Formats: sequence, C-alpha cells, structure tokens
Amino acid sequence: MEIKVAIFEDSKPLRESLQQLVDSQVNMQCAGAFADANHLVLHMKEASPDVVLMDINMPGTSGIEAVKIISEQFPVVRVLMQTVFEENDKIFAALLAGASGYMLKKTSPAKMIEAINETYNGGAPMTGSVAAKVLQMFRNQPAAASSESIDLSEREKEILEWLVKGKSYQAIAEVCFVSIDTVKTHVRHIYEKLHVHSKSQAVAKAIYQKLV
Amino acid sequence: MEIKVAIFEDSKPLRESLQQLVDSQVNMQCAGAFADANHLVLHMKEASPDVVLMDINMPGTSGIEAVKIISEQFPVVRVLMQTVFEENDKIFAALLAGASGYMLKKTSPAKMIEAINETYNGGAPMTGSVAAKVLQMFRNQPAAASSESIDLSEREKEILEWLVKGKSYQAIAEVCFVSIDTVKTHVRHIYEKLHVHSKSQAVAKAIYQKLV
DNA sequence: ATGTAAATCACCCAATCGGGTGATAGGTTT
DNA sequence: AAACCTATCACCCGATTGGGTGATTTACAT
Repeated sequence: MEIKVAIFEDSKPLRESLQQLVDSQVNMQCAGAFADANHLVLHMKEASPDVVLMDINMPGTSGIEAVKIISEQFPVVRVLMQTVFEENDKIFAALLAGASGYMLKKTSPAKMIEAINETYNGGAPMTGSVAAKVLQMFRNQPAAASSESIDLSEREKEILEWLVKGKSYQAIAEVCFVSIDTVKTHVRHIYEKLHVHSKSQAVAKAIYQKLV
Repeated sequence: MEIKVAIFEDSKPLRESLQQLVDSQVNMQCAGAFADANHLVLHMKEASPDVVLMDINMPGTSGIEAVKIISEQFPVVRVLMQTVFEENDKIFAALLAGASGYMLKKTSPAKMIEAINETYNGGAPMTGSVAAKVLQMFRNQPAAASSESIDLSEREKEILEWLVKGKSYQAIAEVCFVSIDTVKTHVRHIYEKLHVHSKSQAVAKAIYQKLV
C-alpha cells in the first residue's frame, strides 16, 4: 500500500527534489506538490494525502494556519512540519495546532523518508534538538503531579479560594458570615501551611500547585 | 574529545554488548558499566560520565529514581533512558524526572550511537512513537495559549513577573533599581490594563492568562 | 479524660497597598 | 508642532494586610 504524500513548499528546487525523493520510494507516491497553502482545502481534497509535508514559512497562508485547518477538516491526515530554523514559538504553535512531527530542512533525505514513514505509522518524528525543546516546555508547565502533603482544612481551602478570586478579608468575612478577625486567623494558618507571607504569594502557590 | 558513557543495565549480555558498542566508537568511551543503581552516586563520581544509559527496570533503585538523583546531583550529566516496552506512565515519569531521551531497546546499534551523540549535544532523541506520546500529553494539558489583547509594556511585564513571585513594591524597587514610587506607578498602570484592583487579583489573572 | 486540631472572635501595631494628584523627560505617531 | 505613550519620581492619605498574643467552643483521637 502506498503512502500518499502532499508537499507544501514555496521553494521550487526544494519542492521538486522532495517530490522526486518521495516518488523514488517504492511505498510512497507524491499526490501533489504546491507552492503555497492558499487553496489548501481544494488541494487537500484533490490530492487526498495520508501525510502532508508542510513548510512553516510560506507566502500567504502560513504553515501554522494550514496545519490548523488540516487538523480540523482532515483529522486523519498527519502533518510533518519542515523548517529551516528552530524557532521556539513556531515549534510550540505548530505542535499545538496539530502537527505530528517537526523536522529541520537540513535533515538528510534518508531521514526524511524515515520520518514520513514514522509519521504515517503514528509516530512523531522530530530532530533531537526539537524534541529537547518540547521536553523543556513540557517539564516547565505541569508543575508537579505530586505535591500532596499540603493539608488545609475545609474552611481554609474555602478561604483560599476566595483569596484567589481577589477578595479582601472584609469581603470574605461577609460571604462566609464570620468576623474579619476570623478570616485573618484562617489566612495566617494558610500562610503557615503554604510557607508564604503574603496574599499574592499564597495565590500564586495555590494556582501553581492546583490547590484551587 | 571523547564522550564518556556510563551504562546501568541489569542484563549482563545487553550491558556487555552496549559496552562493546560504545567502546568501538572513535569518539566514545565507556566509563563504567553497572548492573544496578544501588551505589549510584558512588558510581557516578567514579565514572564521571557525560551521558548515562539507564535501563528503566532494574532491581533495587529503579531507573526513574536514579534519573531523579542524577538530575539533582549531577545536573550537567544527560540521561538516555532505555526500556523494552512503551509504558505511558513510565515515559512520563522518566521525562519529568529529568531524562533527556527515551529509546526502545529494539533500537538498532547505529541508532543508539546516534542517540548518544544527540543526547550529548543537547538533543532529546526518542523513538517516534515515544515522541508521539509526549506530544499527545503535551497537547492535552496546557489548554489555551494565546489570548492576546492585553498589551503591557516591557517594564510592566517585568514588574508583573515580580508580583507573581510574591515581591513587595519595596523589593521590586530594589531589584529594578528604581524608586518605590515608580513601582507603584507601574503597578497602577498594570491594574488598569488588567482591570483589577489588587496584587492578588493581578497575580491570579497573570497566571491564568499566561501573561507570565 | 485529656490532648489536639479546627473554627471562631478580639485587640494592637507597623508595614504595605491602592488611589489621587502632579511632574519631568524621551520617544512615536499624527 | 501637538498629542500620546512610557518610564521615572514624589507626596499624601486612608484602607488593607501581616503578625503578635490570647481566648472560647466543638469535635475527634488517644
């Protein structure tokens, strides 16, 4: 069974050499090669590819917009992004938009072929350095799965929620039907348990640690 | 310059063949091959490797605990995990613990060598299917990204970051080398732009809208 | 029963914060 | 040139906060 590949690449030499490369494979077939993504949906319907090679920088519709459209309208089609440079935010945007892989253009033809195969088979090939950036973002984001251990009482959690919502002590006292001094006492206990010394620190910690 | 590689792998045949493979490379040297991670820190100090090949399943200290220790105590050392199966949670745990890459053991020797090189050079090699899992988790988690529209000046963004970190006006004034009144003015402008009226509201909004 | 934790309230006080008003200087836009 | 934005600084003032100390009641566990 042949893998049908569509190519979106504005550089003519590169586009044609990619096309040749793909067609020279026994298990692949280039179903279309286009210089831009301006008639993306039309081209996609025409070519009905399994895998799309998408340049990230193109005149008109950008590769990122294109991948967004493809992943919405042709969810089974897998998109392998190609770019010259490693631009952090573009990588991020492309992957969030639905790209399956991210290769640098300097990648050797053999690796490109391999990457197309992997993409077709559900993999997400990326150059090691791209993967490193993804990993880095990945590690930075999701705080900690663990970080249990902080056991606030029910009342304290409730008050912490109000703090995160930006309420003043007075306002919290009113919605909780207690005196302002009670609120202050609770807040003091919260600070002790969270090891912080101000509302904003408590709010930041609460959000980051998903206590609220 | 040679890359010093340490190997942690409980299977003796595999360990020895890896050792041979590494030593057969002109730019690599096996600095130690160990059957378990029980005297990890000692072994690490002895071998002082650049790259560690770490089996994920070992008797005693697990590969994941080991990578955690290494990334804490030897932060410059890069760790390439190896495993037989693709177990989602293990991949997740290993990468969060600080692993730089994740290869399946079925990977060919040539690819292993390449992966070690990439790891040494700051890359994060993974089998395409592993990368796909990472991407999937990555896409599932972090919800919305952009939500532009709020345009703070550079200085204001900087000060907002300090607010989120829990600094007082006075503390910000000191790290920014400006007077406390300047900080207050910036903060007022930030409040106006964010439509909030207190530090904690600003902090919550900044975090939720990923302004920081 | 005795101790411990949670929830409630009170008073004090200094530091911080929020907002008002106003000013100067450099840069951009119109 | 005028208008506008940004960054900087200053003074004032009332409200809020953070922390110290202490107390009572209820409930739960030893």
